[in-house]
This record gives sequence, C-alpha cells and structure tokens, in this order.
Amino acid sequence: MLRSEQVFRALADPNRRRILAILKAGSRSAGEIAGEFPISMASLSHHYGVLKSADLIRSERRGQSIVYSLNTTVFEDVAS
Amino acid sequence: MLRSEQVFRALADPNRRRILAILKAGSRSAGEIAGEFPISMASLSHHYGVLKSADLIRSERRGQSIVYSLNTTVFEDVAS
DNA sequence: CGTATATTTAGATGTTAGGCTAAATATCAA
DNA sequence: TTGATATTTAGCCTAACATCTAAATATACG
Repeated sequence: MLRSEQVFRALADPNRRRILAILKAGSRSAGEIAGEFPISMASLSHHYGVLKSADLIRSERRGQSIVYSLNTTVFEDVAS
Repeated sequence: MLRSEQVFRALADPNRRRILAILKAGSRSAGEIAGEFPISMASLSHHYGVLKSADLIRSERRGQSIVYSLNTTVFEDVAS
C-alpha cells in the first residue's frame, strides 16, 4: 500500500485527527492522550497503529510509558 | 455534519480521489469519467454524491449528459 | 407519442473499520 | 521474583461503506 494511501486512510477518522491535533501541541504518553477520549485505551492503541503505518506519528518508550509525537516531515510531503 | 468532516470522508476513497484528479484536467460528463473506471456507473454516481456533499465538485446538466467539474475554492479553504 | 440514451435511485450483499472486553507483554519498584 | 502500572494484541460484534443489478427518471429525437 502506498504511503499517501495510508495517510488518507489515517486522516479519514475524526478520533485520529484529534490525536494529531493534541500531539501538535507537544508529545504525550498514551495514557495522557486517553484522558481526552471517551473510548478505551485498546481502541486508541489501534488508532496509534494506523497513524504509525502512515508515518504520521512516532512512538518512543519512556520508562513505563510510551510517548507519542508528531512526525511533522510527512505533513509537508503530503501537502505537495 | 461539518463540511471539513465531509471532505475528509470524501477523500478517504481512492476512486473518489481519482475522480478529482480527472476533473483537475477539466470538466467531464459522467459517461466520460465512467470510461476510466472498471466499476459501474451506479457506483460512480454514488461517489459523485459523496463528492458533492463535500462540495468538492459541481454538476450541471448539458443536454442528456451531466457534466461534473471541480469546485476549486473548497480545496483552498480546507488547505488552511 | 414512443424509443433510445444518459444518469440516478433503490435494494441487496460482502467487506472493512471502529468499538469493546479480556488476555498478553513490558517496565518499574519493593 | 512478585505485584502494580502502562500499553498492546487478539477475538468478537456491529455499523458503515463500496459495489452490484434492476428499476426509475430525465432528456433528445424521429
């Protein structure tokens, strides 16, 4: 699957767009993000997976937490 | 439903993005567009509907044909 | 009017996607 | 190593979506 394809798929869901909006303000752990949503962590984890396949976000383990952050370079690529 | 919501939904499908790409080159009738796709006119008609709800395209009857064209202003709006 | 052409609408069907709960994995701290 | 915390993976269910065929609508033309 083409990356642009993955990006469009990722952006199609409102929850995923909201995750991106939150990360726009700075990196957040999965738990911190979950606090902003009425859906389960498991469902969110699925969304992180989709966003990662599109390479829109990156994850990094920090102790017990996993911290997500925006991969800004992709946005520039896709805009063109 | 918000218009931005509709736009994201519309762009999520590859066939719809391809319709937009074709119209980028200029207006086309439903029949002309159909010639470029392996799916039925009925299915395409459904896609036109989605693209119209998002206000990404406009339609105009010309005799027996219905001619579709890009609504370029929306692209500028959503880019911001 | 009656028939042909162009497109849409309606109804049915198979697939994809998002949600949930429960179980698994990974790290930390005692 | 055992227990607690944080997150992901697996399996399932339901709703939404893309597609199809067949029927309906609209225009053109003899």
